[in-house]
Amino acid sequence: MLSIGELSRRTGVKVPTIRYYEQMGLMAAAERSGGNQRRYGREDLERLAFIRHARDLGFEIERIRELIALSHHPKDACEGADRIALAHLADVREKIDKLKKLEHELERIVSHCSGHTVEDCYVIRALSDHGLCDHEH
Amino acid sequence: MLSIGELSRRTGVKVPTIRYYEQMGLMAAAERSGGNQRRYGREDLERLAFIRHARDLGFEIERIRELIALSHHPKDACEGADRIALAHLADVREKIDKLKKLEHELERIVSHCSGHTVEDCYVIRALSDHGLCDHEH
DNA sequence: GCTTGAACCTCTAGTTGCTAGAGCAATTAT
DNA sequence: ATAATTGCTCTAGCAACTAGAGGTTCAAGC
Repeated sequence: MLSIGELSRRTGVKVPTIRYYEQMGLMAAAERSGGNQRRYGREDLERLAFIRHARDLGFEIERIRELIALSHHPKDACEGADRIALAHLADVREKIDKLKKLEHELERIVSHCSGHTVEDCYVIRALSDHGLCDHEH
Repeated sequence: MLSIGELSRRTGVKVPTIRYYEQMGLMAAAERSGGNQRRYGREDLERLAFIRHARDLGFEIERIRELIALSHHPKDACEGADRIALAHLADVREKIDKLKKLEHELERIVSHCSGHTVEDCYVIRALSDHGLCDHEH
């Protein structure tokens, strides 16, 4: 059995975060030692690795909860998991698009800044005057 | 003088958000009517538009506070504003890079999912087994 | 067996940028 | 004059943690 610190070291998930996941119901309530400390087995390790991996990929906790539920029904169709992953992918793409627009707008603003005082600083002026923008945002 | 609702309509910033900006010190504490309601002038309108614009571009409130402070010293060099904008641009680019890596990983996972049950669902398996990943994330 | 220090426990509050709601006062329109 | 709308303050909630206080347990060395 692993202590919470050991589990943390092996998964790269911080100790308070593990406790947080337990509180959120992502991790099952851990077994306890005589002195009320958490003890983890191999299954816990695997589940935490799963959670960590999914978080790294940007899945929300609620989605991870759903994915865990699905993984407990191996006979069910994997449509659910697929749908969750595709929705997330769409989400990621949307964020990329928005950030790229921001990137271009910022590039434009910064590259125009040739002044040496705030009076003719394009950064400040562009922010003050929406009319200097290319498009809505 | 404008009421907070009028100001909201003209800038597209919601009423509670305007009050929030005042609380955060981004907006100066507004003048009040006899009945203690906020009243705004042209300067307030301009400042709120500036804030809105900067938020739309993704600047943090703390950065906006700095930009406002800079804009009040028109004789100072605009280096500061430039630095803030460039740092933000770098930030945005970093986020884009990270999201693109996520995008590719998710695409790979989703496209491999040919199974019909969770047992051979690549989405679930990829999340369980880090070894199925291309690279760290 | 005792002591020390690290790791553990629970609980509360803070982070960011708002948003929602309760309960009441002021303003505006009819 | 009255009703509808808008305004006020204050508190709490969101997501996903992180930090700290104040106290307990564990493992190792002497």
